[in-house]
Amino acid sequence: MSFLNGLNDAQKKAVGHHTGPLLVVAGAGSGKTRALTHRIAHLIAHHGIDPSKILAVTFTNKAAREMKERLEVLLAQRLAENQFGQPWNTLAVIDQRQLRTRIYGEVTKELWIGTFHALFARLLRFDIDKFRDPEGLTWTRQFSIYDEADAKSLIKEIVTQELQLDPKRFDPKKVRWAISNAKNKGWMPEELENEQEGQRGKIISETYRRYRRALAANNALDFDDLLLLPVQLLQQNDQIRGYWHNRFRHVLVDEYQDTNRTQYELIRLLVADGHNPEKFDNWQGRSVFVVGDADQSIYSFRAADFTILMGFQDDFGDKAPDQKSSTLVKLEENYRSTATILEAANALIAHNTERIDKVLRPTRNPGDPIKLIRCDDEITEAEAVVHQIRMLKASNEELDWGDIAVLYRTNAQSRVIEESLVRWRIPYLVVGGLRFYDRREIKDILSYLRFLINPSDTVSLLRVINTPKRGIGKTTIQRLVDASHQLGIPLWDVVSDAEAVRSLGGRSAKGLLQFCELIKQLSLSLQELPPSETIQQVIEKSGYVSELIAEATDEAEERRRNLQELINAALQYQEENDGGDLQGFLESAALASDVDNKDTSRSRVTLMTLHSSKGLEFSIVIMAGMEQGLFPSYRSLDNPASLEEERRLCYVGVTRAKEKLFLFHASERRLWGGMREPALPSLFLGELPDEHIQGDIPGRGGAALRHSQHLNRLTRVDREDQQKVQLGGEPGLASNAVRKRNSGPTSNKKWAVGDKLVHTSFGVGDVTHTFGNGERMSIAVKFPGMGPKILDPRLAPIKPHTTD
DNA sequence: TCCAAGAGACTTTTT
DNA sequence: GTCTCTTGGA
Repeated sequence: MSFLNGLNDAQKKAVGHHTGPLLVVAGAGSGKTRALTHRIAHLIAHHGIDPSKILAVTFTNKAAREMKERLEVLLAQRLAENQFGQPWNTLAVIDQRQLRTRIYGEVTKELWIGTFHALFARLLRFDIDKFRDPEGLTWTRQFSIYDEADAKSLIKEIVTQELQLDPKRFDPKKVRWAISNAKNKGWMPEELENEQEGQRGKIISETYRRYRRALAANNALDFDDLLLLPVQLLQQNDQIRGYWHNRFRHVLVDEYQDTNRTQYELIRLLVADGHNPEKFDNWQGRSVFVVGDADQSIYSFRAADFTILMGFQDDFGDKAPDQKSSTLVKLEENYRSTATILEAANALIAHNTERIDKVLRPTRNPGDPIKLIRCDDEITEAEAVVHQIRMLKASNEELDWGDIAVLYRTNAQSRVIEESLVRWRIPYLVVGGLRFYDRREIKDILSYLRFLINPSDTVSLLRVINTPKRGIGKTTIQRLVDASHQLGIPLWDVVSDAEAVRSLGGRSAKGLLQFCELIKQLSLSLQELPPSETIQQVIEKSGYVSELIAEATDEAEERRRNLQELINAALQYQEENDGGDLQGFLESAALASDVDNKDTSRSRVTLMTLHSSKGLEFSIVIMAGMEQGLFPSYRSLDNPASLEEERRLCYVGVTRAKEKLFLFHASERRLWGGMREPALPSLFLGELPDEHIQGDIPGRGGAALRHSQHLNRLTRVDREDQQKVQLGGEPGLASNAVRKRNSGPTSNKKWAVGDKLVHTSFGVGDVTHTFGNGERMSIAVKFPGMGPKILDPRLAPIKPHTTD
């Protein structure tokens, strides 16, 4: 059996690739996951590569798990034929299991497959003690991984407590963002200071400096450090770099368009041993294989840079023209979507300027047209979405709830849709939003565990010292913290010193001693027990469950269930990672996304953001909230590059659909709490080809919208002809009619970027962006003190602002 | 030291 | 509408 069977020519070239660099430009639904898995199987089975020499980077942990699973099946099937001389599915179950176990032990267990963060966290567990920090900071292998909330609270403390700054002027969130961005670019505080002019830059870089020290004092790393520290380590230590360079002979990266500079640097260091990739030519027994699609790059907000993908040929490749290049393969045949959906996606993405030359060819029948549905507001939209789902289900018995996905731009949009689904008793699953591991009770218990492993972790210690309540109050804690600062020792050293506690603890001394006793007891059993039992112990001995039981509310009951779920997660982890310890479990918890835990086995409608949907596919896709300012997001409106990213996001959404696609938008939407505001149809709707769209649009806007969108694409001369035909009358009459329609409550002035206007309720504002033209023109206006508003100049109560 | 009530921010997207 | 943080009173 060959892993090249049943593949098209391009896929064969990708899978059969042995040594050297290869860029696989893989459009949506072109079978890239298949190419990746088959290639790994081919490397192992055909080229005899030792699995421990392969490093494969996936975009989510779930993708990593699935890839391992598929690989196991592929290799077990092959083994079945070689060893038993018969196909896999004719083997007895016991023989199947035996083969799977053997493959697991010999292959899957040895492979390094995972996200950048998971893989390099693992590398740091080996080598972090050899890292030499420019400032002399140190970490040990027991380091904690801090999530966004931990990072933010550390930064907040530095800004407000240490530096005594006004959090209004130095919003911890923005400062956090600036620091994260610097780390993603590989900058240290000095470099950030050079980059940012003036006082503000000085303060932010000083916060960065102190934040780094605070992390080191806690023996903790944030997400960005998991990539930045390995880069610095591999740069500074030739020996360690040499080791990993020799170890990973075959490097594969999926979703290469969403790598950032730091991640690219990691790949470069590992593959080219720190040399300039253009000059690197020792490809003997070595390869780098990256897969991506610039049109699906949707993570620039976390510093992803798709020009890295576009630069691969210059970095590693032979720089030959596409057709002649031996280092480039394009997978351009789409096996997923109907021709209609695909042509719509192609037409949409053609509006972007920054692209790699690529087409996506349909292999399937046209299928149904795309349906466009307009609703009055977000509540009717939710009802209409659910109505559509019920109709689909009623007309097709085969259809499973799990075949349907509702996609939206922001997590907040799920709420109304959930309410409608509940009303109609349709089973559903929301992916994203609050992560399981971010729930309060889960974070509490995880903090206990983190602290048990890493006693320097003061952030975790502070979280649990009085959770559940032990009568240790703010004042006491402040006294202990001050003492630890003065003595320059970790907080735990103060807390665990009975003398210190008796003199500082006051009324809380009893609670403190009790807490110390608890921690000492728990750390004793830490070594002997598997993770799941340690968790059980923490939950019980800390008094956490008893407090929940005493509370006796539905909410407390829910929290108890979640804690049980945490134990189950640990059990599952132990099962999947034989020999996995608590440290490993905490790591997987810190790096897990919500998608990773999505249980696909049950039949439920999936609700998630467009971002989360990347890499997935559904028979039926419903996209809700297709409105200016929501999707595309108002933050992208005055920036052409961001707008292109939103368009790519839309492209991702459209290409998730296999059979049917529905697009919903509302005329009014309540964003939060306050008033409903008028909403305009998304710019992207007008960019889809008319012939593939069926507009089932009630009321105003319906036919007129489709018609005017069509008009928008015609030249001026054509437009006049078109009007003649449409209105069937004299040209003069036609333009009269049009003029009449255009004269709304305000003037039909042509607005341009930079114009000033007055709005009856918002006051004076500046036009920052315009969309469309003619009848469908809409404008984005920035009013002082509020976010940009999207207005329809024909309806909004506005007039030009004159300064005299 | 703890709790309830009220204020205020928040909505882009996530490893 | 919902979550988090602050504040004042017991």
